[in-house]
Amino acid sequence: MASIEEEIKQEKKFGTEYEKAAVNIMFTSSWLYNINAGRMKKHGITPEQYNVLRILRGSYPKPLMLGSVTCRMVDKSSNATRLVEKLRQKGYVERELCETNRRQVDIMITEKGLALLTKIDNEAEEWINTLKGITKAEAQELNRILDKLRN
Amino acid sequence: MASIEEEIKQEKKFGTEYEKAAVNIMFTSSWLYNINAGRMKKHGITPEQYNVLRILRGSYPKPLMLGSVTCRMVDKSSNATRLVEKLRQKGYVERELCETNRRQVDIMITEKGLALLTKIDNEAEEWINTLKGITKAEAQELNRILDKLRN
DNA sequence: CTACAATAGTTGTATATACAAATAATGTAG
DNA sequence: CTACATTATTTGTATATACAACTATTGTAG
Repeated sequence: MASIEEEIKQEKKFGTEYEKAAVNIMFTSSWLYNINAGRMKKHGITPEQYNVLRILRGSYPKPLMLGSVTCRMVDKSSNATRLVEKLRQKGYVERELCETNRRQVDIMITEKGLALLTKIDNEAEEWINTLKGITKAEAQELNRILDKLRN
Repeated sequence: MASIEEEIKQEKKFGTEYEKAAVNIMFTSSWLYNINAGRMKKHGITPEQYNVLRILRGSYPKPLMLGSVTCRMVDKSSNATRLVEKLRQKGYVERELCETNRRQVDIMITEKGLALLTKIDNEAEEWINTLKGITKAEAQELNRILDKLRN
């Protein structure tokens, strides 16, 4: 029986499922972030700083300018200047003014930074296991749907 | 369609589908958050403050103690004391020391707060459309997989 | 060449998160 | 009743986000 009341009710239910998904993504993100933060904390860095180090390892031994670091970050509006400064103080990255274009600053991960990443990666087993509550096929489906959601 | 690899300009492939999913969830969460923040900003509040107002509307006209607000929040470690204080200064909530238990503080949304939520809800069409890049079935599947991931 | 726009990065301010310590009121064991 | 634990909230400090304003350098139109 497809009464208009049911149609509207169903329409409302559609909306609910979508809003539920939005909240679910943000809630799960916060959950993942906190697990990750715990992993990093032992080593005195934050997930944001870890993200920057991963980006720099990706281009190693070529340095990256600050702007390139920013546009590769998960949270783009984060302030790369200050994150990089924190990492520099700990000796994990080096900053160098670019000679051909004095506006830009080249950033490169140090040996110490690479060693830290290796250490964290070697401890990643528990983290991977956390994610294995779903099957590989489900992970793929999840990636497909999230990519589609963002258009 | 911008895949997660393209969004963060990742040169090297993700280690596993699982790690890709974790980054994808966090990236999509940040994307959703920013859209939401734009919606709220016109009204001078943040998504976190909006979340608190929604929680308080849920129990209206019964007040909630601060601890109950905290445990209903998406980000539990956020500081309800300070968020509520911001909302109080804008006249959207009222604080009252509980007479039977002087340790606890009862919070209630005001008429002005309820009016603000109504206004924001009436503008939600664009937000809902943003989410409708996926089908209802995909939204359901997304919710199922995310719930399973968190066990 | 000069004026102006564009680019690259830095800094300031408000907000929020993460976590620990402090305060204050209440409950409870001896 | 006193000492101590528990509960409820507040406060302090470090980090990060959001966004705008600012400095400095480079590119370019006239």
